[in-house]
Amino acid sequence: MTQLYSISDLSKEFDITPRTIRFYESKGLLAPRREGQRRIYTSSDRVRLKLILRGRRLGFSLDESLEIIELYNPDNNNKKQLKTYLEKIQQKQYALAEQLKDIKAIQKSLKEAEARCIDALAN
Amino acid sequence: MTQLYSISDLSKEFDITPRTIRFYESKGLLAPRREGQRRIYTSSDRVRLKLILRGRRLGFSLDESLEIIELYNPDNNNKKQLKTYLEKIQQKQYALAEQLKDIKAIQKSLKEAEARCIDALAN
DNA sequence: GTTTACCTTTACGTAAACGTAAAGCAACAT
DNA sequence: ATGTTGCTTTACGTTTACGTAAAGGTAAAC
Repeated sequence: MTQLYSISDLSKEFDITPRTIRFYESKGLLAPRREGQRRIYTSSDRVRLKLILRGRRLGFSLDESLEIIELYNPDNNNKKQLKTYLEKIQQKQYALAEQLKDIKAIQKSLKEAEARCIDALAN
Repeated sequence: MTQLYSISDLSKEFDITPRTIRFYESKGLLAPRREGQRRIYTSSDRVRLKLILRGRRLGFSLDESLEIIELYNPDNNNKKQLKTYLEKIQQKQYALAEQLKDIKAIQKSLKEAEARCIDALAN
């Protein structure tokens, strides 16, 4: 009894157009089943879409998002590949740490600007 | 004795092309002095460029970056404007907090994937 | 004095991420 | 049977953020 979704279900839930979802499919980021012509999305597809949109919010390209998503499920069989995966994972972790620094720097500047604003308003 | 920079100074320092810097100028993000034809950048221009690139790393559009940069120096004279600025600053702070959540979520997933990788490699 | 280096403008080209219009199938509602 | 709703494909259009030639100015270097 796993949940299934139509394209408009998902487009409404995530406030994107069906076009966007189809575009992601055309780029290999999604691969829903078909029932006749219609696309049928599983809850696993839905999670994938969620992850893609999270990447989008962070300024990742679709390729980057795809790469990251694929890092979540390493193929535990191939030891050689596993090492490569591990390196990629750690590279991404480093990049994310940098991004975190950037955000915190902006937050700091905004806090200072906020304080100056409040101060000027109180005089 | 304040530092001055040529366009190639800055392009080398930040590893971007002169074209990129000129493009930012054409979009109103930079406004260097001229010495004849040549562009002369002050250290304040340099900081602005740094901020633009930080925004770029975070997936901000140039318009967004410009908006944020302008939030750093509120005009303390106009009380009415100050209130608007304050609201904008707080909106950005909220958005950044959300972005931070996104990053931490990815970090968590990557940590788990990393652990599974290490585990599989150790068996 | 002309190469060389560095800068300039103008302008067309391009990749990514969709938007949008056209034309049509398929099922259900009237 | 026919409109409405919701989906489909195809394909050209658009915005953002630059890339990339083309053609030339200027000034130091040889």
